Amino acid sequence: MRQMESIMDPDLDPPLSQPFLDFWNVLDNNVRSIPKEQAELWDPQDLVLGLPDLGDLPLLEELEGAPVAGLGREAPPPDALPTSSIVPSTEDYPGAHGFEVAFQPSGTAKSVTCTYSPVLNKLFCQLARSCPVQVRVTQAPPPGALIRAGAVYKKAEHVAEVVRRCPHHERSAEHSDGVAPAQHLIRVEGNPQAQYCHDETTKRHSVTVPYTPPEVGSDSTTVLYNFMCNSSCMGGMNRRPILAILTLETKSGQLLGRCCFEVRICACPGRDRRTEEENLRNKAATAGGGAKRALKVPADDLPNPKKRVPNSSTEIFTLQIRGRERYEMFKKLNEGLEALDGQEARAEDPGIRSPKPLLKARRAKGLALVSCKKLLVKDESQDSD
Amino acid sequence: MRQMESIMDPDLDPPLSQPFLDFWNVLDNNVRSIPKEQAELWDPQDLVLGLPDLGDLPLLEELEGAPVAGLGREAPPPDALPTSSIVPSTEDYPGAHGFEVAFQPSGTAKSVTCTYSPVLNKLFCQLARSCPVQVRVTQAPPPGALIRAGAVYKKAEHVAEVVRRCPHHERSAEHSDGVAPAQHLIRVEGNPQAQYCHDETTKRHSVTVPYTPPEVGSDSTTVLYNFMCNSSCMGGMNRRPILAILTLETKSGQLLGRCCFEVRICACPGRDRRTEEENLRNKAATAGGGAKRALKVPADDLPNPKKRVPNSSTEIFTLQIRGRERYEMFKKLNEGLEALDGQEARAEDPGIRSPKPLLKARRAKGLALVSCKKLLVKDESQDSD
DNA sequence: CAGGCATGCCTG
DNA sequence: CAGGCATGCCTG
Ligand SMILES: [Zn+2]
Ligand SMILES: [Zn+2]
Repeated sequence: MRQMESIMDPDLDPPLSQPFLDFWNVLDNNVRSIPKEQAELWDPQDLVLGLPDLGDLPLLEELEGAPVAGLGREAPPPDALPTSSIVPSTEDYPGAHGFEVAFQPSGTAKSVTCTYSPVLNKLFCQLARSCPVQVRVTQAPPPGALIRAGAVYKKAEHVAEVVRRCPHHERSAEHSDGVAPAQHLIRVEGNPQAQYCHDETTKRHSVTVPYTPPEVGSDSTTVLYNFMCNSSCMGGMNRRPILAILTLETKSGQLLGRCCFEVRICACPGRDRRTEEENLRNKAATAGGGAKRALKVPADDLPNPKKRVPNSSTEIFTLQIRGRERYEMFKKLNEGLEALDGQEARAEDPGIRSPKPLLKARRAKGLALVSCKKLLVKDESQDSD
Repeated sequence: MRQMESIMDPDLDPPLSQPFLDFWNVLDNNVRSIPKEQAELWDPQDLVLGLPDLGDLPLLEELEGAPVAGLGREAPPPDALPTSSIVPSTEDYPGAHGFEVAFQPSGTAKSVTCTYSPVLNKLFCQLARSCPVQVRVTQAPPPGALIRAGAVYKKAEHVAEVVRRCPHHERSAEHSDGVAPAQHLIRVEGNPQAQYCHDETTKRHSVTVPYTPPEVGSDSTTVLYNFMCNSSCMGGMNRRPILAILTLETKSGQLLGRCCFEVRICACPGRDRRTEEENLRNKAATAGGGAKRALKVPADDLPNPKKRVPNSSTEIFTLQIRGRERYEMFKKLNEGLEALDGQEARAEDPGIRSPKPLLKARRAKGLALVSCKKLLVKDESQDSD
């Protein structure tokens, strides 16, 4: 905490706050770019035909689902899907232990309240619900290390504005936990050692917890975060996307690792994730392939069990006909043919038109790796303890 | 203003606040009921066939549209569409001058920002936009008379809650006029004599303006109101409908007339009015007629120029066909018939399929009278000036 | 300004 | 929980 206090003291030497400025600096974050492996997963060739064979796309069930010890909720298995992996270079960081750190939001595809999209590097969650983030290090950080979480607006027009709760939720007593300041968007759930920080200079909010090593038998530490407004909250985020920034830092405030992912807090994380991944696929198809129309392909790797690849002989098509008389004629013809269908079907096979079970596409694991940029850590302040 | 002060003083004689309690009492308001004349306008017989002949419904153009002197905006012509007419009985009200008073929200059908629906007795308007209300009396009220406006929640579950602005809009500087208290939903626009009141007991807000006689040549006085939140505002009205209550009272606070109408403050008053009137018609059709399905009939008395009474020989109908092959067959047949249509049309009359001008249905004026209940005025306090 | 989307919420 | 509505806002 000494680090936070020194930063909050405006009389102190400016260089001391450098690590904290690094925390908030998102100009070098690369969460927007999709690495090559990802782009290949979403090969537009799969999409341009309208009824793509999705057999080569990874199923979320394959990528996620192993329970995390001690949490009782689904989460990615160890080593799967590291969202980010930060390796401070030993040249830049004389105090480095030569370790790596990775942060992994672990909302599962099945969860209604919290689901993480690797393709989008984006967490979709509901207001005030638990969002587990796994922290994994290759070696123990120095004692007193902290995990810090904060948020910034993603769009350049809004980065300068502090992300805070909307006036309604700030005032409302509904979710007050007696500890977290009412203005803070991000809270830590169930950890009495959480410290809420308010930067005097930037006015930005963040919350820290001490780093603790994983439980025996686990290779990661989980921190539960809560986001206390919807992304749409009027007078607050007001539909502007945000990035969550997570860092591991020494007790004196030197950054050891840092990662960002986009967060959308909304009423229907599943629906919205599905929509956004669909949009991404369509964009990719339009940009890369050649089909100009916006495709509405079923996203079968997403948890919408209703979406089926249609059978072109039972699928329903819509014909528009001008004039009532003509319409009635067509209608009668169609009804006649339907009646014939019915006779034939009953005669041959009563199950002929029941929907076929959805094919479960299989493929070798294609891990959705999103790497973060190497940290630029100024060596101004040495750990003074 | 003396009356307001006495009400705000908790030490005063309780009976003095009786007129004010009457102001807020909505238990006896009858804005929900549609009078018989109205119900007949919406005869369900017109709707059950799916393509109703709407020729007997009044066009809004007939009911509204005459400009009000000095306001430069459309408004109902004098004597048309009095929303409410309050006639205090001389038995109940010894001080009565034997006059009547009527309040008439005059948002026109054409206005995007403010439109009043007589059938619904409901004003649809946009946040912070001008909502003219006409006040008409048959004789001059006593000097010092006030026009008061306040709001209550319409639903029984919420009537007890004070209607106020949401935290966001209350805090925002955007619409502050330097006079109206930031918490007040209802403001008076452009009248320096407006007084904002905050009842100490009920905590309810209201705003008054002195009654002024109509300009020469006019038979009504117009007050411009602004509503400073959307009905949907989170932490405020939160999608709960409200009633505006307007009264004319003596300077000592005795009620001379009172009326209510529902108000919806929203982004698209025209759209929402259309939707709600359509719902009402459907409900009427279902309840009265016999057709069980919810009808989506065009509301041709509403300001949607796109909606036309369809011509059944040029209207487009939709047929759903199972199976691609069959669909293609029907499609080809239909295209063939369309091609024949084209040949015939070009040979005979090039204008044959251009949309016909909308028939202007004519009917005798059926005034949408919504009467308010007779006032129950306690004669506790005489005008003390 | 109309069409359509975005996004919270209600209902079965 | 999915479908569908409600309702602000963006875009042409
Ligand atoms: Zn909020
Ligand atoms: Zn508001």
